[in-house]
Amino acid sequence: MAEIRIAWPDPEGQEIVERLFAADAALRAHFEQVTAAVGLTVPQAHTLIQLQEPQRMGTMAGHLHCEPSHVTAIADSLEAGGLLRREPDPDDRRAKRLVLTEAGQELRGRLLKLLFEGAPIISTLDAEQRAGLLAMLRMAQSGDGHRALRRFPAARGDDSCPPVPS
Amino acid sequence: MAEIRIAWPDPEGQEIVERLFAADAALRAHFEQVTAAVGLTVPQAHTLIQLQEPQRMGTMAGHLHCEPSHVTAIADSLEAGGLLRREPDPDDRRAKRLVLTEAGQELRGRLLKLLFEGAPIISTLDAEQRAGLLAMLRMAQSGDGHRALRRFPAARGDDSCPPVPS
DNA sequence: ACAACATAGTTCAGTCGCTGAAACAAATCG
DNA sequence: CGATTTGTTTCAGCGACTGAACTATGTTGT
Repeated sequence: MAEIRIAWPDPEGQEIVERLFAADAALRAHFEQVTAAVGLTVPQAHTLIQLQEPQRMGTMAGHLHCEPSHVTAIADSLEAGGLLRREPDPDDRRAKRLVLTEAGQELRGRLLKLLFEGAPIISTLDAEQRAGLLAMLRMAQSGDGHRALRRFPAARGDDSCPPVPS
Repeated sequence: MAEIRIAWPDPEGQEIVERLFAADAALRAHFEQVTAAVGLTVPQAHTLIQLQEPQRMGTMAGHLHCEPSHVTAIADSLEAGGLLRREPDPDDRRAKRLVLTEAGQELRGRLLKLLFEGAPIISTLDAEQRAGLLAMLRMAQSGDGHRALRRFPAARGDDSCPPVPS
């Protein structure tokens, strides 16, 4: 994510946005680094992490905020790498559940360990600061958790204007 | 960004990471919404926002954390849309400066206004909460600002392992 | 002054993550 | 039982982005 450095009507709001973006960029970079270090791409790693317990592919698509067809592709690669297998869902013969193999569980554990060690933001705060940050984030997010994660909400009609060539 | 929901060694750290990712997802969704509403793609909008003052293209690549060749493409589209023009840099005849046109300035203003209105996290906090959140983020980020924004740092050698098929 | 090298931007081929439509199988509903 | 929905797969294609090759201009060392 690019830096946001602009003339803002509200300097404090501006700094919060900047720092939230920066915090995210740091988390993302850490995630990418760890992920690459164990030989996974970012979406592969996300999928692996979700698989503490077997998941149906559609459910996984929900967790990853992507289309089911994309889950098919990710699962293909992880299955080819021997990290998970597809097994039929006992309750619905159309559905398949993704299940970690031994190797998958082992790698998932290693991934989580690396992910937590040296995670930015968290590792630079002491216990009290972390508690404070957490309280703030809880307040800021109370009530809009699911709304916050929806992607590509429809544009507001009255603000629309013709697109620029891409 | 996908949800992070895992068995973590540290529940508090886990929640902080989750909430930071969620905060980012919300900011990103808001940015995408506003951006689409004015007819821009996300990278186009980032570029426009950076252009409060004329910028050399290489500098812009730095701000956007991408390769210079990508700035060329973005600038092409914005120039075709009449939002900016390339002018020669007075100090270096190899370089070009990106300068907003009248239309570009107008749209940039509209973008900033929409971006700030209804921005998640910020708009749900009162003044005191915002100050508190800001203080926490400042603490968390003191000293690692530039490190945090580096992309794709080299993988640590001793943690590496063979990649999974992509 | 001039060769050698560094730097700014462009062009182009190609990768990656992801979407959307079509197709098939299995479940559910009238 | 037929009609419709749902879970997954396949495939074509898009947008963001990289990396290498190229041109043109600046810089440096002898």
